[in-house]
Amino acid sequence: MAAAELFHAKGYNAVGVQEVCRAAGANKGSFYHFFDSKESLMTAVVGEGRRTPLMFDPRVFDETPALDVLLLLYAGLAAEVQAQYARSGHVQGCPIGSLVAEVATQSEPIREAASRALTHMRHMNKELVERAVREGDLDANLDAEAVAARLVAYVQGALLLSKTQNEPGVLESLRSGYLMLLGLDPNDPEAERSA
Amino acid sequence: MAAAELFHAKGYNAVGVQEVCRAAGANKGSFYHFFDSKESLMTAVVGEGRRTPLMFDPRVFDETPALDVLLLLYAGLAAEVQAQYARSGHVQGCPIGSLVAEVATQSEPIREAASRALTHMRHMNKELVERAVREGDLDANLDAEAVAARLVAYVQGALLLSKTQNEPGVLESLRSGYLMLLGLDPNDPEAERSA
DNA sequence: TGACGACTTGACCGATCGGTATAGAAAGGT
DNA sequence: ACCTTTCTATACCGATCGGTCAAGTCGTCA
Repeated sequence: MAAAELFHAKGYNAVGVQEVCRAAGANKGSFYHFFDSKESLMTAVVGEGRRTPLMFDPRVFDETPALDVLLLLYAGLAAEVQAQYARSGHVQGCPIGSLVAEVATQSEPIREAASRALTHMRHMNKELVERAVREGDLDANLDAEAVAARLVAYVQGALLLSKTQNEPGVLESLRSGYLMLLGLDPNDPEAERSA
Repeated sequence: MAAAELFHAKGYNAVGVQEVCRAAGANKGSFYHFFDSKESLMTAVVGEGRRTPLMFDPRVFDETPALDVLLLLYAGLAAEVQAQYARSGHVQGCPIGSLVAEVATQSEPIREAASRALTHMRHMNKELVERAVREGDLDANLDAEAVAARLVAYVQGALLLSKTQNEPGVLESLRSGYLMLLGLDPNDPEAERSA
């Protein structure tokens, strides 16, 4: 949906229903035939987004060592930020993070949808951490649930900082913290498998 | 200024100049005598905020071991989130983080003001880390600059997660990650000095 | 006293907001 | 052929948006 990009680029309140319709080549009347309100569109967009969080072929996802997947996910985000910046001149950050920061206190349905999306991310991270432990790449007495939550927080914060400074390189310079939260030594070659 | 609380509670685009004026007991005409635009008000508010980031008496700030200050800062944020929630039923997150997520791509002046504020936080953290190293409480071969940046990112992320789930307890459950980024073992009694 | 600048007031501007109403165009079933 | 249902098109609603304006109040200094 074209709406997703608009909301991501400009924010929820800064984009009007009219503008969304024009971008989608439709009319306002049609829009309100399919959606109850602007809010329900936004909720749908946030829910839909769960399709594209993994930027990989699911097959390589399963065949690749879990620690590598975790590192690739971070690298993929860093690359995505670079792409945003190259395309628009602005680091736009995480679509979910940015939107929830804006509307969490304003719309419960949207907040809940965003919360579910981030919980989904946490679960995915948790499974990856557990698998990485099983594969012997991470310390065995890590609390996978806690690590996963820390990673999500850290990544969201890194994206927000990058957006704040409008400098796409921030994620690279914060990568070492991501490794620390995984219980790895940032100066250790073990972490260099996909730098 | 009353405007700060309104913007923090509802966001930039969701609050009109009218509403700000009414809350401040003024008229719109008067407002535009003091500010060029809504944007310049917001920029001023963000700049002003630098006065209240340290929630302590500056004297105890200097007399307390730096590591304790770092831990107290985190605890203070956690308490602030609890207070927000108790007051309004919503976790509102960081005023700067929330606003910059909303308007970074929409207003350069506001984005720059927010960026300066977060840079200020980073500098403060850096000095605290350096002092804590000097006081022997942190590992001596930490890169203070890098640690400071990681802490800011992590804290912003933790605040955003708490806001997303609208659960004030999230900061407490993420405290261990803050310790890890300081190079401490979360299960070590050393960290319990101000738990 | 009179004049001047600082500040307040409330009406007003065009534009846009989210949302609705209504009439008509396709599309499909029978 | 006919009717119903789905979808489109556009004009329109009251409200509010950010911002302006002319008129007026007020304290200050000469």
